[in-house]
Amino acid sequence: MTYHRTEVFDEQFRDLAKIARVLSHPARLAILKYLADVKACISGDISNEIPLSRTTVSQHLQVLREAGFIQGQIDGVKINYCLNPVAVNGFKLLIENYLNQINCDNCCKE
Amino acid sequence: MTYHRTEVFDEQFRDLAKIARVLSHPARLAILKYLADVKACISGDISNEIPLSRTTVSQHLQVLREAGFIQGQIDGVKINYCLNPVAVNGFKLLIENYLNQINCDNCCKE
DNA sequence: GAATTATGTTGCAAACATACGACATATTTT
DNA sequence: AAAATATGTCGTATGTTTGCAACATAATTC
Repeated sequence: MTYHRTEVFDEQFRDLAKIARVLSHPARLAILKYLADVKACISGDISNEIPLSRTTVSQHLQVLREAGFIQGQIDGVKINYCLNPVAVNGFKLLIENYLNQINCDNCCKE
Repeated sequence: MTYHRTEVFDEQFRDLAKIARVLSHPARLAILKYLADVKACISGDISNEIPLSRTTVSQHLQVLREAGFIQGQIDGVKINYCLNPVAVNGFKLLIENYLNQINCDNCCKE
């Protein structure tokens, strides 16, 4: 009996599931929205915008960073975080491509 | 110290996080795709299409059902599952609305 | 009405996610 | 070089998800 057997699924579904997992916490959605709103790439006192401890925010940033959603540039003691435009646009395409396949206008008409 | 404090976030982020959570497993993405492909609403031997045990598939169906993605109509012993067009289209709008806000073409140009 | 078929539910073990205090590191200021 | 500032990592407690066998339920067939 093995657990979490994601390897048995198509790559399309595995990749998209990973993206969805990253987006499945309100804190991470809020962080992405915040970074998109402040045009300038501002430092990690994102913690002040998010009602969680700095440690927890830092961990959410790590998840976003490892998935490629954001990038951080060191500037002295500070780190300027910002969205990764290329990655984000790629993810958006993947998501939209999948959602276009989930078209159910011709199904289940009662 | 409390855990999983999702209540501190905006409703937009909480709702979208829930949808993303449902979509964060390849089995559920595969099930939705399968239901979208077979135009006719076919019964729950979706298990044969998914390389997991019937029990596990049944639980993934439950997650999709409780979230509103799919609906099942009893037909004798069988249950005809199909996408819920209204709910799915609503979810798609929520997702697209959020993604449109995550626009980073003017940020982080090095 | 007993056997078969289709399906959901329960209980459990393993894995993973979440939250945060305490500690570590590295830069800047005094 | 000590203090202050910005940040990451570790350890730990708790909660959630995943996968499946075993059991339960309900309709159909024999």
